[in-house]
Amino acid sequence: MTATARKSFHAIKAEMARRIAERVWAPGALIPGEEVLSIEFGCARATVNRALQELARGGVLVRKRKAGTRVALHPMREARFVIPIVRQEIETKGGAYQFRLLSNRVEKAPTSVAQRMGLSKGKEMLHVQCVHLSNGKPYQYEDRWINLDAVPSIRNETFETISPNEWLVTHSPFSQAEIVFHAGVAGTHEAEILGVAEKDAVFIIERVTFVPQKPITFVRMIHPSSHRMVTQL
Amino acid sequence: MTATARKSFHAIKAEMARRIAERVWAPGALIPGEEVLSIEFGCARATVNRALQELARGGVLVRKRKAGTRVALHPMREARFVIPIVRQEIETKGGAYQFRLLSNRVEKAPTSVAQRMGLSKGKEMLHVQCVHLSNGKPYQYEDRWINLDAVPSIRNETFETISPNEWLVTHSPFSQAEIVFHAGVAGTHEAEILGVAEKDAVFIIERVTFVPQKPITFVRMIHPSSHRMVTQL
DNA sequence: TGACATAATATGTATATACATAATAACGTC
DNA sequence: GACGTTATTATGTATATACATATTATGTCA
Repeated sequence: MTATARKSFHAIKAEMARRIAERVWAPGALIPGEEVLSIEFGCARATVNRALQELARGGVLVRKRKAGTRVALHPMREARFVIPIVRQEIETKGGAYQFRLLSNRVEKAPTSVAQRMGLSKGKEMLHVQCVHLSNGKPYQYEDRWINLDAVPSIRNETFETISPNEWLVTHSPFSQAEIVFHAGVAGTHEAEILGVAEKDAVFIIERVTFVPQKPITFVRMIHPSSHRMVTQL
Repeated sequence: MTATARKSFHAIKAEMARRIAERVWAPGALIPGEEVLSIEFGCARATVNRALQELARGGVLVRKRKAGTRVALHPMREARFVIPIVRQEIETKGGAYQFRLLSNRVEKAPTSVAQRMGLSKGKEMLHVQCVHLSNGKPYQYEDRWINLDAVPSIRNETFETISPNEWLVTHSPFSQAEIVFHAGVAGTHEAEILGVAEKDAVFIIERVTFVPQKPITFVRMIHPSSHRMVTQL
């Protein structure tokens, strides 16, 4: 068919994706230029361009000026996942959200934390710990260090009605982040807070957020081993 | 300034991103229409449209016809990570790559696997197990089930020179995937293969890949707890 | 008042055209 | 033949225009 009643860039994109998937256009192969494709599909070059650009963004095509467009050699695909707000994450899953503040005070940052944030070792930072609950059961233990130079106004926040997570999301935007996922074992402290056995496996997410040149916060989020992080492509 | 020597959609996008970040346009607020913005920025509506669409794709704006464009209420940001080929992942980190095939035979799929792939319970599938090594040390234990209906030609592959991971990447494209990350504890079998203590924490990635309506493969990739998955935003 | 048709409107997309830019290919010089 | 300059070319972007589509707002009639 391709008897395009309406030739949209969506249809064109889909058709090209099909050709790539079915190896009509083999990995590494140079595909026809925009001009040629626009004639083939009976549409404007701009339309083909949009379809090609979107496919390139998705990583299945590699485009270079003058050199042309080719099918990505290593279809190393990209997946996306959202950086959620814990409360939303819990509520989306149908749980009733609560959080409990465990501690909130200014302390000298330990080396490991200061280093991760690119700050000097003994720096005074706000150290906040809390646990997020879903239906009364511990869901995530949040251990957070906040750079007071970046968000001085947080000093007066008691976190009685709002969690540090949400406070920062609504008061302090960030433009860069580094996120690390890994597995670990629960220490005595974490086990107690999360209500799991000591030495149980835990799922750990660590995140440092920045605005250019200025670290805002480092957070370590620890989930019981039952936690699943799911994403679709 | 905004004394746009050249008013590109990049510049406009950046300026709008700034306004959102600095709360000039507050979360949830309705921002001016494309027409108005195009006048303000002194460019065509199409240019504004492109900038707005990209921001909307990134999740910081929410657009609805007739209703207009508003700043996302919950700036739930998206991060991306690549779905790597193990060999590349290891080599990028500077390790010498090897893999060892542990088993390769047709078996009846257990319920848990069949279910995940949306196939009937006792189905015959190719079950391949192997371990990927970095500098001789176990890096990932790969336990994979392959739907022979989707890739019949894999039946004759011995996997002596190429790992199932790479074979599939180069021979069988997929268009959809579901990926799950979680932490677990090493059973006797896994502990032995990965060279870690039994009950140690492990980082597990499970992935099911599809082409529309047809599952291709289900793979469970198990890493020692020293593994870190890193991504930047 | 409520149901339903209709108008108004912001975004979504397609098109032709023009020019910008990056990278290769061709060319000429030494 | 090595090297730098120029021409060529495919993609990248901007623009004006036109029409499509989804959704809200409005108005009409029972």
